[in-house]
Amino acid sequence: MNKSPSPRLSPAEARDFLKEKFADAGIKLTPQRIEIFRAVYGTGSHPSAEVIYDELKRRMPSISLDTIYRTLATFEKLGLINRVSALDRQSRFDANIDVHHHFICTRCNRITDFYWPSFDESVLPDELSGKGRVMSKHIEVRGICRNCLKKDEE
Amino acid sequence: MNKSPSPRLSPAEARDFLKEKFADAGIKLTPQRIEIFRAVYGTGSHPSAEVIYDELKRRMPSISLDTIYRTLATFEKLGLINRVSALDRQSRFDANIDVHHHFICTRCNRITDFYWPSFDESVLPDELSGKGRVMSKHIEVRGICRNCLKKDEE
DNA sequence: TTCTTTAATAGGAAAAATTCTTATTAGTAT
DNA sequence: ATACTAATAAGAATTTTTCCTATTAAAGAA
Repeated sequence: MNKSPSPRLSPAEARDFLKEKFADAGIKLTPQRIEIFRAVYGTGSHPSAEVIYDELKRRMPSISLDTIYRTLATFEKLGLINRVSALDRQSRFDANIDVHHHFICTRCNRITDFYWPSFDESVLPDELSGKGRVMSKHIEVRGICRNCLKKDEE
Repeated sequence: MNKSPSPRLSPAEARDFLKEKFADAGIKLTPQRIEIFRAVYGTGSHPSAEVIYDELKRRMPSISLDTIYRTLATFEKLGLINRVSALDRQSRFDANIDVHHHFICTRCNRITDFYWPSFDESVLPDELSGKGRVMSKHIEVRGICRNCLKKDEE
């Protein structure tokens, strides 16, 4: 039931993928947008704007942090990525659009995906119908990741 | 299966409740801490530091925002409250220590609790054992709350 | 291809949220 | 009542995100 993370896209692949989405949405296909999309999509990680900025600065030295924030907001509006609730201060972004859930390490804040189809099919308690219109349900498992546990042993 | 929210504590009740906890932890019982605890506990809401600040300023005009932040962090460390992952920029705090889950309105960011004991008993997928040590599992339902839906109708 | 239009960008300033620093205050144990 | 030390208030500093504006460049038209 595990899914392997989608591979990172080449610039050409990313361009092709975004081209029609952007044409439909009536917005421009810029090199910045292509690179930002590549940085989130198919990395298996859930990067913050700053992490993306630091990565892209190497390839596009003049890119600005504001562009990262604006572009991520644009992607979010188009449904290409989701904003992830995190415990640290920075917002994190997720290009995994499949239904999935998160394991969050409370020590290092690393977020990893997991899948649970039988939960996805389950019906929420009645109580919820009184709360409003439900759009999605998502599990957040908190714990200490393997990496951090390993550090304890040393 | 619904639980009614615990009632707001009187200052005396809050003092009694905290007295031994603090003595055990070796920290001081101050009026600020009592009031901050009262502001989170038994409100059914999930207030941010600033909301608490605005409420308490009326009763304790000299209280500082920094004290709110420090105290909430102290409470968190003692396990009296939890920090809640939210979508807006501010951290939110939750004094409901019972196992429960959240409905989050993506429009107004209001968070309400719900309960789902049969989920609480379920066993997480095997996949998770490889990720590290699991401490808790929590469901986040996103949607539009009744209040915001009502506004649409007008 | 070149030109035109207008959205998108870079860069710096501003705002918002949180944490830090330090002098003063006040719980707690004696 | 006193002494010790942790906790507080106030403001400065940091961190994260958004805003403002002049410039650039993508996309469609000619």
